[in-house]
Amino acid sequence: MPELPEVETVRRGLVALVKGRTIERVIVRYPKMVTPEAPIFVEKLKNQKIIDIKRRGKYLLFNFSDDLVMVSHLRMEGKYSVVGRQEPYGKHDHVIFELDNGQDLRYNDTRKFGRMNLVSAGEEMQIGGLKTIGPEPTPETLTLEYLTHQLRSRKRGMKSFLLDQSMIAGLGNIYADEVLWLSKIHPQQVSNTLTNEEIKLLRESIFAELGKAIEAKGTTVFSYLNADGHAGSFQNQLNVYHRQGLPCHRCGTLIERIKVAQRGTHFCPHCQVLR
DNA sequence: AGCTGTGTTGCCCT
DNA sequence: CAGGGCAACACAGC
Repeated sequence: MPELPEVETVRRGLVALVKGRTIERVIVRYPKMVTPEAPIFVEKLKNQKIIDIKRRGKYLLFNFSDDLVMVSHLRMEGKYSVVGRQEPYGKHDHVIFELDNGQDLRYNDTRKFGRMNLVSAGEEMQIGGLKTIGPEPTPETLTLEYLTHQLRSRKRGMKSFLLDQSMIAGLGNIYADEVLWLSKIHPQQVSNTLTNEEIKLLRESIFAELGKAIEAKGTTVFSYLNADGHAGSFQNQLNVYHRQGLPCHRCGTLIERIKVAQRGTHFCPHCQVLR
């Protein structure tokens, strides 16, 4: 379940491993995964050099020579890896980029939910969720004024608010729960009832949490692995996610798990009281 | 065999 | 229009 820290970790791995390489050939084994349709996707990428790899929210943006951009979203279980060309394909290797150094960049996705969209440079922000994506969660882009306005001008459960990529880019189920615990806000607290102090703390918690998670190279739960096949370590610093029944790190009360916005939601019933 | 989980879109309902 | 509920996508693991 790659969220911003995991996608950023993947991006950094890809920059180190494939930036500057040229794609000799692309093989699409699951055509539904790519846009435009596979034969065109394959033809356009032939002989393209990978100039840079950027990120916006949970989206990866591959910049190619010839003014092409590939927008890649890993959804739940998408993974990139770089391996020797002789390595047999895995069952869930769906797109293979053969590079000019004898290696393959392979996209593996058990659930086949990930998508790659190849467009002309300048058109990438028109794709799917990028059209409506909210600010990156950095102090410069996620201002206190913006956050206060968005929270106050609607009545939404806080978990649902934090998961909404058009409000803030990059948070997913794990970090939404963690950020709410750090801020001592109940997941179902309604957005327009937060105090100024709570909003400030929430904003600082978002920066602190994502910063620490990126530093730890992301969280490894279930199936997530980095681009180089190594696991992140932030799961060791989680305070609530997947800790139902275990004592709260602040007060010792047992962490509870409920369903909010159709998602498993973890919180401390003592620290995060619904008002 | 049926349920769950995970991100996102899109549709339905209030 | 706003916001929540839920199905769909696809699969492994229980």
